[in-house]
Parts: sequence; structure tokens; C-alpha cells
Amino acid sequence: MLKYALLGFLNYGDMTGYELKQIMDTSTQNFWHAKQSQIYMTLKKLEEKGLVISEIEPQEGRPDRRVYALTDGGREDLHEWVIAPITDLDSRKERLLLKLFFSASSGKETLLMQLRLQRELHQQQLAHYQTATKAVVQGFASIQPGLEEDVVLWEATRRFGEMFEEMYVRWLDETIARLDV
Amino acid sequence: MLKYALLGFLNYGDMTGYELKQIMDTSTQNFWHAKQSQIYMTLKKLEEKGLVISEIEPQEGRPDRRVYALTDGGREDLHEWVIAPITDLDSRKERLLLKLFFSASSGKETLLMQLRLQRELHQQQLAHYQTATKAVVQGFASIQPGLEEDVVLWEATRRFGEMFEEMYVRWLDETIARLDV
DNA sequence: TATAACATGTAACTAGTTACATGATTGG
DNA sequence: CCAATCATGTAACTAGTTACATGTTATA
Repeated sequence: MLKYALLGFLNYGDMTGYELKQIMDTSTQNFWHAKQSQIYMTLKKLEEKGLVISEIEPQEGRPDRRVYALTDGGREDLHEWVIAPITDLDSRKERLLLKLFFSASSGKETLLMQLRLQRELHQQQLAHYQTATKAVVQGFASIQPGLEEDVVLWEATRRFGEMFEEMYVRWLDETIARLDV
Repeated sequence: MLKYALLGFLNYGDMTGYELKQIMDTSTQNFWHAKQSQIYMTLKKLEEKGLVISEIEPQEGRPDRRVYALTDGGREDLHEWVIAPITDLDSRKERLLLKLFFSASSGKETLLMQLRLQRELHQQQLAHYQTATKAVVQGFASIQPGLEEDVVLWEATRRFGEMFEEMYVRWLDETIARLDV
């Protein structure tokens, strides 16, 4: 699936693996992320399949850049994926819930400490979506004419992050209250 | 991490790989899951490390069962993991959000169909947590004396699933309303 | 003077999925 | 009679992480 994230971004313009990593870190991080090394490997495979092509752009003083561009095949593949319906649910993995499930013997104080720390982390993440991420979305919106349609959708994904973290904090408060008698 | 799910369940009693799969499917599915083959492989590795031991229980008419039990080392490893604080956040992957992010060109009707289908799926999942999962938790609670502490925590993980799906449906409604003008 | 940013990549490894292989019993 | 349940495992593969390797330039 990283494949489609890369094709999707390259559809906005040619980019290097390094730039793709940066843009993912500031936009899709919330629901899709990848390590730099995985991005380079995936781009290589996409080029072998003919979905992207790369050109080396020589630079002085710093390493040469390998700039990737979508091919027609890549654009088509992307479009097919975009319109294909998703008919099942993603399964999640939550370390905290797994740990909580088996925590009966761990002592109330340890457990409450764990939950309070999580509350802090999720509260921070919530604030991040409300300020930093919001600014990124609005930044894109203001400088890019003709991307109004896109911005509505980007804002929807940001909003998901915000609502998720709000829910998480509410659940933690509820759970802490139930344990802290 | 599947490691700790398996150790955690074996802490309640000896079990086969097949039974571990079944119990995971009805209890931790919401936040941790695994395929049968992965469970068998992981149990094998855990036995090599001395965290569990297995014994073959011959059966007639059906395949022999390999019953796993926690060792002292396994119990200790589990306990250390349970009390260790989680200091960072899990990252999620949501196919729907990734697709939505790149869907500006896909046409409003395709997009709305996608979102309405998702709404149906998440509504179903919500109902599942409210009825089937609720019944499982209450079932464990009623037959098992001495597991009151555990049941409170299991209910908390069920409640997370419920709140997550409620949030998801709310977000879908909000997003659909914003697009369907 | 150190470290962050720029820039690319490979190798080894861990985790997880899909497909294959086998075969009896029970319930509808 | 067909599907589900019981029951275990291997092999091949895909996805993702961690560690290694290199080297300049701008900035604090």
C-alpha cells in the first residue's frame, strides 16, 4: 500500500525519495507512514514495474538527487486503486490495550501511572493535530490555487486524527475513573 | 508483540495453538490479532527460548494436540512486560484515509459511495461490540470467580472498540455531509 | 565545534500473510 | 452429502524495521 501513497504524491509533481519522506511526515503520518529505507526500496520496485521513472539530477557539494516521475501506467494504476471500493475493515494493533487486557495482577498504581502517561501523550497528539497539522493544511490551501477539492479531503483526514485523539482521551478518563476508586 | 499475547493467555491456563487462535478471535481481535500460522511459528520460537513448554496429548480419530504451558521464565518475562510503561504512541494505518487523501479527482459520487459503504461496515462493527463482544465479556465474568479484576479491564478494551466505532461513524457522517452539497 | 539538514542506498532481520498439505468427525 | 470443526504444520512471499555506510554544507 505504500506503493499508492508514493504514486499519489508523485501525481502532484516529480519528487525524490527524500522529499517523499518529508511530505509523508507532515501530511499522511496520521494514517500512513514509512521509513526512509522502505521508501527507497519501494520506489526501486515501482521503477522496475514501469510505474515510475527516475532521472539523476547532478548537484555540487551535496549528493546527486534521483528525481521520480509518474508514468502513464503509474497514473492509471493509481486511478484504478482510488476508485476501487474498500469492502472490509482495517484491523488495528494497540499495544496499550493488549497490555491493559493482561494487567490485572500488575497493581492499581502501576496501572494508573500507565494510563495517566498515555493520557498526556494523547493530549499532546491532539494538540498537534489542532495546531501544527491544521497550519500545514491551511498553508497548502492558501498557496495552491486549483487544489480546493484536495484541501477539503486533507482537512477531513486531519479531522479524523483530531476526533480519534479526543475519543482516546475520553476513553482514558473514563477508564481511569473506573479504576481509581 | 504477539509473543506477549500468547504468554498472557497461557497465564490463565495451558492451551494449544488452535485454542489460542480461538480465544484471540473472540477477545483481543479488536486490538490484537494473528493468523493461525503465525501463532504456531511464534509458539515454536517461544519454546526454543524456554518461555513455554509443550507436551503432545494423543487423541484418537483426530490429530494429536500440542498443549503449551508457561515456564517460570515465561511468567517473569510476561510480568516485566506488563509493568513496563509505554512511552510512545502506536502508529495506525487506515486504507480509507489514504485513499480519501488522494481522491480529489475520483468524482463525488464514487467518493460518497465509498464513504457510505464504510459507514455501513463501521455501524455493523459497532453493533458487534455492543452485543456479541459484550456477551463474551459478561459470559467470562459470570462463570469465572476470582477474575473480577480482569473483567473490569476486558470491559475497558471492549468499550474502546465501541467508542472507536462511534467516533468513526460520527466522522463519516460529518465528512459525507461536508461533501454532499 | 557539533549537529541538523541534505541525499542515497544496502544488508540483515523481524513480523505478518498466503498458499499448500493432510485427514477424521460432527451437524445440518 | 456438504460444510464446518478439530488440529498441526511448512514454504514462499510481502512488508516493514534497524543498522550500516558515506560525505558536504549551513546553522546555532
